[in-house]
Amino acid sequence: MNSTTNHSNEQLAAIAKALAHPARVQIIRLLLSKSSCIGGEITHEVGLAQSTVSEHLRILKAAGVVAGEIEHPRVCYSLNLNSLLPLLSLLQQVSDKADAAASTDGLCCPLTPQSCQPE
Amino acid sequence: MNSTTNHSNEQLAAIAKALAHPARVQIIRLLLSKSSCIGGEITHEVGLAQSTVSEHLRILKAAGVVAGEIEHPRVCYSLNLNSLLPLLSLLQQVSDKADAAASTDGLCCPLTPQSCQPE
DNA sequence: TTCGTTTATCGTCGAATAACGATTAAAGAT
DNA sequence: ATCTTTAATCGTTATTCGACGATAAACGAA
Repeated sequence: MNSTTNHSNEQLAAIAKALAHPARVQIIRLLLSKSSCIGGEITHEVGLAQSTVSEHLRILKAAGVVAGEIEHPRVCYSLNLNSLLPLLSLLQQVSDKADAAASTDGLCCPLTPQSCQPE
Repeated sequence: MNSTTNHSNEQLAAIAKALAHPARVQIIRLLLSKSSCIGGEITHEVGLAQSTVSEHLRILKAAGVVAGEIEHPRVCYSLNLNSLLPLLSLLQQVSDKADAAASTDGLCCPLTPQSCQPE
């Protein structure tokens, strides 16, 4: 199921880039904690100018991480819960390798670099 | 165990930023696929100038994602397998929410924004 | 010591990002 | 039609990023 993760480096980097700013992480956590989507209270919560927050939301929407539905006067933002799965898959592979290394020798790779192939 | 993820938005964004470039994703995948750490074959593999790859490696090292041990003429790079766990944790929370939403109503949030609280 | 190999650092350039205030747009309410 | 509220867009500025070639540093080998 977790399979081979046939996502391009570009795709994965694009997802990571969407998360690569504290304000955007905060927005994602906010949307994660709320039971449903929320409107412009995000702006107040983040503490940056309205236009700046709007720009961060635009970036998140462009990356497919967030969706916005127009709702009367405000816009209702919500997480696109599946959009982050490719990156999750990569990180899980790393995590799995950590578990494997721990069960093998109790230490993970950085402390045992002498296993390099010297070419 | 997965707990509350007490990492700051800044920490999480910093990790994401380290992954926010295709070349750096490629390097991580390369280190993940090799059984041990590798040296400058990375440069050849990535296909960018040596100085550029060195800079990407510097960024990954600064973020704690990669470690480099000096090994005779070359440097032996390896993944720091635990460094990505905070971000993994966040993404798993999102994934968990997706699972919960799927089992509840078969649809995830973006398609049902009418559940917004109208303030 | 000198040479060769490998990696890091420096300097530069153009492109992209982040932030803001001001303005515009959308649409329900009056 | 006008008012009000909310979000998006525009224009600007300062900063950061990405890439490169050139150079320096480290260090074993000859």
